[in-house]
Amino acid sequence: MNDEPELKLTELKLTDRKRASIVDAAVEEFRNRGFYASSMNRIAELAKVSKRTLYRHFDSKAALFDAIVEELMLRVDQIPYGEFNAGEDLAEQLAAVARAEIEFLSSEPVQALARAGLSRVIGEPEAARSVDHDRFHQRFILWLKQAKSAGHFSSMQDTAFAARQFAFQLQAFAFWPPIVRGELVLNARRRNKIIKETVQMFLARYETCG
Amino acid sequence: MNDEPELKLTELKLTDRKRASIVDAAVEEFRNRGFYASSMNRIAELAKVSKRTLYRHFDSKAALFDAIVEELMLRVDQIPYGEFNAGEDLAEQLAAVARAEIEFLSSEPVQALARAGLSRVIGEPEAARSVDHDRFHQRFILWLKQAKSAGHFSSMQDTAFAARQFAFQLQAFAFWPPIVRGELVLNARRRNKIIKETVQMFLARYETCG
DNA sequence: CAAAAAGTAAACTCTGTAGTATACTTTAGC
DNA sequence: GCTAAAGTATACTACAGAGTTTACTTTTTG
Repeated sequence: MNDEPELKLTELKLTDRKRASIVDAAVEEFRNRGFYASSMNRIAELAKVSKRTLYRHFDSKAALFDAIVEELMLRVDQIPYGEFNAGEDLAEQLAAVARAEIEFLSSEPVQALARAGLSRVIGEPEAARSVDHDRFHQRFILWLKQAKSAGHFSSMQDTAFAARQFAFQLQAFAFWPPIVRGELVLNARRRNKIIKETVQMFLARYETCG
Repeated sequence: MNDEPELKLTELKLTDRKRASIVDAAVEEFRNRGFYASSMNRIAELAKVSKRTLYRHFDSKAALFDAIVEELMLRVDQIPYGEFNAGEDLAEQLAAVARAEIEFLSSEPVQALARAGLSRVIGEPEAARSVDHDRFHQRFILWLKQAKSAGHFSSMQDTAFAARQFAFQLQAFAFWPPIVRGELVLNARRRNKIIKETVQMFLARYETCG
């Protein structure tokens, strides 16, 4: 047994609460203004934390940014992703994959990250290297290969290319528009249409027709 | 007859040459650093122009930016685009449309505009209103409607959606990668593959299969 | 409970940048 | 050729933002 408080699971130490508060504020600020136009003063204020504390937790604006990128990446890795299942309907499974990807792409953390990251990458192309933006993609390639082993997609030559076609299609509909335009949320109806159409087109190309 | 020099067509007045020089330098700077990280000092230096002159031509950084957006828009409008032709092979025509779109998306002015514009839009969402980013798209919807009238794409219900599927696919391959990552130029080989595959997928969905 | 670690507010340094002012030279056009 | 417009260099103002420092308080921990 330990002596930690039992009821309040969120009873963290002051320093941890402060850190979390800073991260929240920074995500907000970076998301709204991008990297360059964001201000450490404003982040401290927003986080209700003194500047000294802010700098005790994070050495610099860039370090804060990188820490947040890392943090959000961890969340990304926790998104579940099904294995290929030979018994289940192919279209059904593809739709599930598409749903997971859309969920991911339009989630708050990914959108925030993308806005902030984009603004930085434009000014510092070398900062793009730290971003591994197809961890998700890799899993889909694997999925496709499993499906191929099970006898599907016989006309598919270049699996990596096909994976990109599928993922890019979803990105184009669910990811970029909210970033470029303001804040149109993707309602369920529209989301379902995108999933259905993307799956249908993919199957038409690689399964239905030769 | 006029008395203008005959050989040097570029024999403009000093002030015009200076203005052009400023615009060139600013396009370069905005393209490389985005709006916020760009500096008027650096632009003046790059243009080999004194700061005083820079400010005589453009009242402010924002004004300079807007003038350049306008300038690049003009160049964008000059990019040609074919009509639908019932006599010609459909796949051939679609490929031509795709080629034109890719040419467009990866052209210098569009890329420069996109990088600069994006960086500003992220910090000031209200600035997005000035950007009309589917002038090209509209022309493709028209093209598709003409093709439908000629008996093609009978299974196509939502023309605007289909147009987006096609255009987005090309954007995903030819437009976003150079912006997000550094400067991978699209070689002819790869470009042709993208065109071929995009057309093939589109036809599989809307023409070949029901 | 005492020491160490982490918190606070507020003032400060330093740097970079938008934009202006000064004093002078060059170019264009009547 | 002379005037007005536009060019130049350089130095300036004003301000904002990244970090730092000071002097002090609160929280954590052995």
